[in-house]
Amino acid sequence: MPELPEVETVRKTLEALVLGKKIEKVTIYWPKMVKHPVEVEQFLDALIGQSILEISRRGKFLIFYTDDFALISHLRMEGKYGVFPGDTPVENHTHAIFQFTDGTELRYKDVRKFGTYHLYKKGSEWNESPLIGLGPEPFSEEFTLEALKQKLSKTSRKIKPALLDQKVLVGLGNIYVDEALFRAGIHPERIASTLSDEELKLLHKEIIQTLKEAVEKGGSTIRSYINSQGQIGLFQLELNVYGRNGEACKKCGSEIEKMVVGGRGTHICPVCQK
DNA sequence: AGAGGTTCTCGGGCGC
DNA sequence: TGCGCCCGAGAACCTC
Repeated sequence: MPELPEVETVRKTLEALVLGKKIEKVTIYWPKMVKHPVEVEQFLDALIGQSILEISRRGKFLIFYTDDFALISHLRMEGKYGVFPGDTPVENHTHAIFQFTDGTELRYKDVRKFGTYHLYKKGSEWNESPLIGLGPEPFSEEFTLEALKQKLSKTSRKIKPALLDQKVLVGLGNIYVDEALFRAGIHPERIASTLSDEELKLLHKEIIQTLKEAVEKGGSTIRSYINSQGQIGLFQLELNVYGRNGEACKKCGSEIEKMVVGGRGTHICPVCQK
């Protein structure tokens, strides 16, 4: 489900529900999702007695800060969080439960089991996988036109897979990369290093603008995304190309086409994007 | 039946 | 030749 706007919405809605709560017990039903520490037992034990002090975000990663630890959570394709009274029946595909001392539980549900957890001592998380080496946040001062230009100028990749690389910048996924490229009028198969200064400038602007608008709308609900308070997003109503194959381009009326680029379903207006 | 919002790993190809 | 980098393909999993 999650690209930057969805993860940011989850962060906000979740923080409102669990901030200050103290963990009494943790249960993991799918041990493979815990990538660090290697021993799941250590993961479970470390979190007992810890209170949730802050929920932060880096790219598509959620970071739960407790008294002593940083718990890094990635939702991958379909991960979802919910907070429930402890006596509520556990839904299918629930892979992690964090029981709080107030009797409520934070539950992680993920049909495809792709989501991951990494737990580190607070402060060391930035020097370790998966946070180490990530590119700039799109809303930060580090994400300058120059920074983007520098990353794209020396690669032979197509622009779409390059923008999906979280080392170039964080937060773009399949929906918003298609949308940003449409808004910038750039074909996803263009070789990244061949973009003109003018195209780069527009692309840089549209990446930020598209993500910003999507955050304001609470993300996009395509099929399964809901935030941690059970609400859907609204940005799907604003999409220009993603999921609109066969429909008319909102700008020129041509038929939106679907193709495969870098192994990902890709939506373009063949007239507006060159 | 195959695609799906993600990202990691692996191996081939290329250049030094 | 060997090494390192870059890139693309495939895999992880389940549902409709």
